[in-house]
Amino acid sequence: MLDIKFIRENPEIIKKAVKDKQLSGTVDIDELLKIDSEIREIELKLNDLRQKRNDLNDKIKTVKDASERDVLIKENSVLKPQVQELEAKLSELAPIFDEKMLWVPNIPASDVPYGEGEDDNVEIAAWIPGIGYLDADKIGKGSVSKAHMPQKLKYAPAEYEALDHLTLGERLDIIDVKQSAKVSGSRFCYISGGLAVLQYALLDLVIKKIISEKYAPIVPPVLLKEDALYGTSHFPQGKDQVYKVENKYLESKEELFLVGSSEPSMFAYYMDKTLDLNKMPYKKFAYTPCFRTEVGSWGKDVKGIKRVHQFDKLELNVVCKEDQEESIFEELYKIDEWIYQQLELPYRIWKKCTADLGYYASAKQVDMEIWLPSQKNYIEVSSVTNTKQFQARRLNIRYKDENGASKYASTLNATGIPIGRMLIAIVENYQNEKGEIIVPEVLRKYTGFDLISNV
RNA sequence: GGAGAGGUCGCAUAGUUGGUCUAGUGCGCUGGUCUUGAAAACCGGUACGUCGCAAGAUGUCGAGGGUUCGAAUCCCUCCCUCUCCGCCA
Repeated sequence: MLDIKFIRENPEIIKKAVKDKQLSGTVDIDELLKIDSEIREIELKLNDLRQKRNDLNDKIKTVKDASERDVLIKENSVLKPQVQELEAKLSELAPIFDEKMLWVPNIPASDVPYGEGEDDNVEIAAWIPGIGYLDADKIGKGSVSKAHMPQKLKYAPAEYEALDHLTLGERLDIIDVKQSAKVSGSRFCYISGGLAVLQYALLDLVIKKIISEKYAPIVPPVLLKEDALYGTSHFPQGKDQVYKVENKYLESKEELFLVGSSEPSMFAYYMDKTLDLNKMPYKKFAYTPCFRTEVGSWGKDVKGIKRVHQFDKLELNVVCKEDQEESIFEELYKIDEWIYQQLELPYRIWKKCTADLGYYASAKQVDMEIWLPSQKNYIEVSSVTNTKQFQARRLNIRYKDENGASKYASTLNATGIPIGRMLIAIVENYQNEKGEIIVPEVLRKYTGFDLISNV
């Protein structure tokens, strides 16, 4: 949520944001401001009336004489219907205003490139094991960087045609989507054996790293009331992406939703709190299952475990001061890069354009993609987002600055490891010509073995 | 599933014949006095929102209605939290 004062004073900036984010038609800023000024007018009148009423009440309290008292009471009675009328108008307009405010998006940061769709995202870095970062002139927009895809798998000859993760997974009996379809329906999976061990190994590696970077672990709830989801702006826009839990047998009568990411749960941890300036930035990570309906993606990515209704994710969340946003943003995606480099996985980084910034709260976002040899393309694995004060304003997360003034905090989030997709990337990039999986070197001390095979 | 208690401006509490509640007190935090320094003691300040340059005004005592000239206080509806028993990972 943006500050209504800012919207009043800068309507053109907001209109531009709506347009640049390709959200025209979702909210009419002029209409919003019209209702806002109506509300302000009513509030002003109400304030006056209430003042009169309170003054009279003060007099009534002290006056002992009965007839004099009656006069005052009568006088006050006249005010009552006026107050009620205005209050009624106000309670009519307030929800309309609130609803409209929910559809005002955050403003893209100044360094976000303009774009009308994902094709306008800008590639800012690409890294290939053995080579390192590609030169700036070799990266650019999608078609350009495709010329610089990795030529060969680490453990297979150049002429070897890479298999996809599902074929490999089924052969090695480590991925099973047939039985999960029977048990839970489409878009679920069983991950077992060596691959499951790899999942824990990956966690071991990454958790050790992020703890050394001063991220504190937290185990959050994954069923939330809607407040938390509105707070992070996953609602109302993404409401169709989350599962609502049938609550007939729950003690609480409020609706509960399964998280699509631990982000709402983690930031709601700070909801309605005033944070300690000296402890900022607050850096935490959580590892939870995530649940998504994938409405709108039906028929897309149906093969394997790339897009499933339930997946595990390690997420990094930071609450900080405004002047810490930039350095934290960088720190977050450097952590992701560290992970990919440790695993020697080819990856590239995109700066998202205005049209593709993710959700409403997002002011700036970068996406990380890892090479998938079977697709001869990259798969999106991670994104780092700065929402500035947008979420904090809705969640009411504040701190007192050096002068004691109350300020809204800034929130940033990053995917640490999306387990499913990381496993896909490892399986595919580390296959050998026998269709076995070599365990990445950095993970071997955690897995205790160096090969996933059929024997 | 059964029974009970309760939701007050960081935390803990006071506040139930409606008007000195513009919400008291303790703790915590904070400024000051004192002190070589600290502690203690004492004095002061400490919820949030809105309007306003300010003075100030106004709203919020879980939420929403209602009664009343006037509601933290009375009535109604709803929500939430906790405790005990039962069942159970």
